[in-house]
Amino acid sequence: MTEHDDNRLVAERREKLKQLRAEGQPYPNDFRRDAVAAELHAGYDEHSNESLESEARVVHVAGRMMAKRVMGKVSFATIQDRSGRIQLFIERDAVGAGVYQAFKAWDLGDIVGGVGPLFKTKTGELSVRVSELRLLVKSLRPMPEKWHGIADHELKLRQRYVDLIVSEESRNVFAMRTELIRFARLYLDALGFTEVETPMMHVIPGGANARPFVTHHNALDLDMYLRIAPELYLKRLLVGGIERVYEINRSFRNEGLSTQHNPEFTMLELYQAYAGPADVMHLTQTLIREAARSLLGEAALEYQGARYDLEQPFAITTVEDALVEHNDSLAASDVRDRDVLTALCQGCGVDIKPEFGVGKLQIELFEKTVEKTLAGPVFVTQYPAEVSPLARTNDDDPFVTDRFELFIAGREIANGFAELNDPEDQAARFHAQARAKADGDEEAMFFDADYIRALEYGMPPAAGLGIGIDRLVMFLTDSASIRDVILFPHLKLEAD
RNA sequence: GGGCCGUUAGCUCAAUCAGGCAGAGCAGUGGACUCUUAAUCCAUUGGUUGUAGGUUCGAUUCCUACACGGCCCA
Repeated sequence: MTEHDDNRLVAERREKLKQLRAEGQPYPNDFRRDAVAAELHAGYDEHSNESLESEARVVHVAGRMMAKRVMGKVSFATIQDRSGRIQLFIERDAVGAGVYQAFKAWDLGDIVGGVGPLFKTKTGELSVRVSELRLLVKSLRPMPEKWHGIADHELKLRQRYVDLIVSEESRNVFAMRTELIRFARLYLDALGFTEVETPMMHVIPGGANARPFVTHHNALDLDMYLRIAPELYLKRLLVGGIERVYEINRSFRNEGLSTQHNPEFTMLELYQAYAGPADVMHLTQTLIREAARSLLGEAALEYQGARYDLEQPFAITTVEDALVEHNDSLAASDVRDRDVLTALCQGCGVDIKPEFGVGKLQIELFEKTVEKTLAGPVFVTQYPAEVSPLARTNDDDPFVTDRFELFIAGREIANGFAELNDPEDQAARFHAQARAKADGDEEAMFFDADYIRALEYGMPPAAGLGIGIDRLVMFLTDSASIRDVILFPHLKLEAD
């Protein structure tokens, strides 16, 4: 992208702009709109021309000119505002020959304002019979092809502003995204949860196993990390007495780009005191079901050609049951057998490191053989303690934690567990993580002494949940790529 | 990281198989037109065929490398 990549079409428009400058202010800001398209259609589409004429409502409308049909002495223009489209009817004799002549030179993409009474054309379309017509913004770049729009997926992502102008479908996806987040807030607020904002810049990144982005604070001469999760701060707030707390905001993970991963992504994390994993699973299920009902009208939808029913209770299984079910050669009695698991992992091409315990081997095998097949929605429970350093261990089986993940369409949508609130156990888990980090595991956690101190004051028993908002939006909007649900996804740098 | 596919006018796409003057629609420009809506009709402009090399008398086309995107695999 260079500063001057003008083509001939842009040059022509620049020439028009130059002319406009010579005649006056080409970017005025004194036109005031008093109606938008959708509101006018809602209010008057059913009215007859006679009743429109007797009411003679004069409206001031403005928007981007998306279509223009010029005839000798009368023209039509369709403008698009934030709510939709409305047609302008422009007569030479009403606006004056000078304005009419000027209008003929305006381009698709220009932003115009029109004033006049509502009426219906011969074909019955609600329109504005323009008596005053003004160019409000000269657009210098041509619009995409009006019928096909933008087909180039890369262009849609890099120039989202153009995509949003021409693609109603894309506008809908982002409207749904906003709706989902609004719904989640309403839902949680009604349950007595408090929304908070915790730091995005961490001195000790924690709450997940991931590589962080590093940045630097000049005045403190201190390296800081963009947060990989808000978890440890939210749980400090449980200690502080905010017994139901949540945050919806960005986390950052220094990973590759893919259709499933954006380096910054939006998570909903919540923590509820005196709740167990079953409570949070129930909340997860209900929230997703109600969100679908609210956004789509029903708790059922099609995603990438497959049908999903969110009305029925979500299925539940365990990591080990799923492993046995999806690996014919794995007997239930061998599901914690290191040698058997090692052999199976090797068969799947897992890069096995000597420090891997049985739990880590199970999860590697799970990711290779189970995850993609889980159409779901299905909760997978009983994750190994080895890979769940912040989750409370199960009282009957200390090998596993009271943790669950929700899978839909082969993807992890949510992750939750009973929170580990035993400060000495947590300190021991942190030490194990720190050792793994020292041994070269870049995704392992740091020891967070302040977090341990907080736990030592006493954190109420609690369960927590994280929902990947981007992935949930993908599911609800039938989007194949995370990039389709993020306004400005990160891409490799545009080649010059 | 590996494999496959794609990249041609501002946009949407042909032409590539079998190397031989790079085309159309929309948009633009000029003209006609007082109810159009993918307006219509007449005329017309617009190209470093992603980048860099190679083969060839001649490359959008064949070969190599690279860039970006997509799909699949790890």
